[in-house]
Amino acid sequence: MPELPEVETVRQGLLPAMEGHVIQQAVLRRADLRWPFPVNMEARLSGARVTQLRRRSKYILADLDCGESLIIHLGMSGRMVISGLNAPFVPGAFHFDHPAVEKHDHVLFHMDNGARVTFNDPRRFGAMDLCATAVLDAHPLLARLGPEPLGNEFHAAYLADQLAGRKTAIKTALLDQRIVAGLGNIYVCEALFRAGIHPARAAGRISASRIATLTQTIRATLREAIEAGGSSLRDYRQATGEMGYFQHAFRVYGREGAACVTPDCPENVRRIVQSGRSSFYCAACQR
DNA sequence: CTCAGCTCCTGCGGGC
DNA sequence: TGCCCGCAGGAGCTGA
Repeated sequence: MPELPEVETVRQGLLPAMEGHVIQQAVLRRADLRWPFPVNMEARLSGARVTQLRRRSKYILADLDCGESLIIHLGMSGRMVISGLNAPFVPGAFHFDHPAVEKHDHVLFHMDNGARVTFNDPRRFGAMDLCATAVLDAHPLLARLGPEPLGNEFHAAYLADQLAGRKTAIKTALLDQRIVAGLGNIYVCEALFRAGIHPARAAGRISASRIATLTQTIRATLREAIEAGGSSLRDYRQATGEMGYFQHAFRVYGREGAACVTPDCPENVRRIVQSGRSSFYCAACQR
């Protein structure tokens, strides 16, 4: 489900419920997601205060005052939903004022401000882990991530260096989290359309000036999507329950057969499959 | 090292 | 109505 803009939107939505607040009780309703939960996860989380809620790539990182950080990945279908924020907190009465626990609600965080944060993930491609904050950067899930696309380390010269000599399609290269972290299928398609680059073009055969344009379209697309609260496909919601609305701004993603949005362009949006994922593009506007 | 293909899992929508 | 198929916002693993 979520790419960088959706994860960032979820993080921002979770701030009032979690940052600075104590996890009164964490409840696991099954033993695993993609992998088994870390040992004693309920006990290690319960009573810990969230000092900071951060994001790295598509991961939400909750730094705890016990010296550990909770790593959360939403996979394809993961959601974090808040209920009961600012409701009176009654120890032992966590169910009060909250909706019934539903199928696929795998983890519950009962906060000291009365909020319940519910992690729901039908497909269970999501993951959670605990790691000492001091060595978080070395965690296997985080250690090999490339730079943040909205950060200073991501720029034209960096991207050109990473793509140089690569025969793989630019679409596939941009989905490689080691090159740039946080992009997914939607925003790669959208950024390539804006840059006028065909998704199947060999990554190593793009001119420096077009790579410079690409870095800018990646950043602009992500910024606009965050501003719009992410994209709501199917039943994706923000942590607050609101819908994102960037899906209305898609120029190619999910628009197979529809007219290209470029004025006077006679082409329709096409779909091809690259390494198992759909790519949407305009054959006239993207070369 | 690179790269394509497979895999995990559930749900939904379309065609018959 | 039911069944089967393809598809879905991710990404680790395998084997060529």
